[in-house]
Amino acid sequence: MELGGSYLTAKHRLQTNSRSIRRMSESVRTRFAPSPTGFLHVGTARTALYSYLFARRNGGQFVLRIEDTDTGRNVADSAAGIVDGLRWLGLDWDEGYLKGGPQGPYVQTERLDRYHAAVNALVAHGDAYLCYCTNEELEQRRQAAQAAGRPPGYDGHCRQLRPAQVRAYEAEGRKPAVRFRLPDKGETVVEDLIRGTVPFDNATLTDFVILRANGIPTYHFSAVYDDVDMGITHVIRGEDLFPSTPKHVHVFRALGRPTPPAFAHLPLIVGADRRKLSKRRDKVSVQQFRDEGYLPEAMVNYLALLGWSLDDHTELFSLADLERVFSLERVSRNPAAFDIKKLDALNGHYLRQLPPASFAARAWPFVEAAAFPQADQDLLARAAPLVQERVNHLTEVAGMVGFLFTDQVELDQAAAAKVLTDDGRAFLAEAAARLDKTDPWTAAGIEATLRGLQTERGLKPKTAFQPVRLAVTGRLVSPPLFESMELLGKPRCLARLDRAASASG
RNA sequence: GCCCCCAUCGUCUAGUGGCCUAGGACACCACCCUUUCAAGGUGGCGACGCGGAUUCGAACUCCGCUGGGGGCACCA
Repeated sequence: MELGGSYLTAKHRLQTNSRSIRRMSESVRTRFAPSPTGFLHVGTARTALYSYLFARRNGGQFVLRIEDTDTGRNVADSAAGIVDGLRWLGLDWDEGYLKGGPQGPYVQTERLDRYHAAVNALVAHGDAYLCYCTNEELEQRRQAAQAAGRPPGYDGHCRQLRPAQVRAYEAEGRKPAVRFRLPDKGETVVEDLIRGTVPFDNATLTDFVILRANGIPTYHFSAVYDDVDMGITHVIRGEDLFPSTPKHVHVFRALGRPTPPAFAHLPLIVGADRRKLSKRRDKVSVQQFRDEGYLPEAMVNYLALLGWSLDDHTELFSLADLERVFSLERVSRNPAAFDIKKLDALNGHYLRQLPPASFAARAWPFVEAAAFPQADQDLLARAAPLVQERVNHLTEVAGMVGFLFTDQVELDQAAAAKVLTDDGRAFLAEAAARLDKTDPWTAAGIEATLRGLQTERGLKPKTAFQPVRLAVTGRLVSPPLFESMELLGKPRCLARLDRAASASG
């Protein structure tokens, strides 16, 4: 069978252009198809978010499929990390892994029979052929081609093997892989919702393996097969897959789907160095952000803005907001640098916006982890309004409220040297005496007492209050002083004032 | 080496021929508020990579250059 020539004539292109219009009436189905790496990568998470949002926005379904065909790299139960991250972000899927559905199973290594049947059919039709080349031979020829200035792709060595050669290879004990046959001439047009129409010269495309010698398909086959089988209408994925798309277009056609799904290739997320996010250089795990005190609300909002915008001024979006306004048309085409400062600002915003009780509940695990002797959830709840607007991460809370949960407060030495002068200690002693008579023990009462003393002594507020702050909290930077003292309680405050007042300078 | 994508403040972006002396956000700086630190408020710094072409008029269209990124596996 002759496969040369252009697959897409002008007439075909017209048809594909009208495709997007027809699709509007079909039910949208998107999928998120990660390989199980043990954790959810932020770039992958954004892809999941956009796929989820597009499905929701269009009243469609969102499918979760696990692509574990790289068996050497799979770690036991590593899909759990992906699921964990998705759930934390609030991205629920309609069918797929762990949920089942009509097109299951949704784990690729559990679908091997289907792939084998499909590959056999492709071979029978001449769309694919057995390849007996070994890795060594392939590598050798690749290098030779490179050296000679030719493209490094497959050279078509096994395209037309004679029966005698096949028998000889089999006699050697070689196990064949299966390669997909690509046309040598013409062009393949990729229609992309974000990048537009991009023609690829078929001469630059080379036959690729779809079924390994070990019987497991490669990504380029299983992903396409499953997208057909699962009725995926929109393939939303990272731009790194864009160069593979013309190959996929041919597989779609060979599998009986002449018009492939709509493609949307998202710009890559890069690090501060402008390069693809790297596990080594960058913080890339969504779970790591969670563990470092980021809110899923902030993460979702930030990821949504990394490569997409609604207009020239709206920046704050809840997941529910996004489900109503997201569109692929407004996705940017240039790579976006991950800016932790902006994430921090967003996180601070969402932290401040939380009802105090909810803030306390979310902060509690972090405070608990700090293992204070007198950690107290109720006290944390009362302190919440004081610390809420002062932190950008939940991890900062413990350091800020620690003085409430232990009586072993250590005074910052440098600060003590600066502030606990003779005058400072004298002020503390007198403050303790007057505070002893302050009743009721409220922030207002405490403030009245201390301001009275400060005015009497003719001191500047800062000069008077910083020693008190240090005595009570151990630091020069703390939540508001009077409110903190109210929360701490009179006996503990007085003990701390006395101790600092009598501390040897 | 070959193929593809991209190009507005440091960063994320708005902008689809005149509404642009280019808007917003983060960051940064200053001031205000203030018991510290924050938060908040006000103001400031700060960009259309370069060269051609089209046009009465280009950030916006076309070409070239430069720069950046991605891909070329029996990885995904």
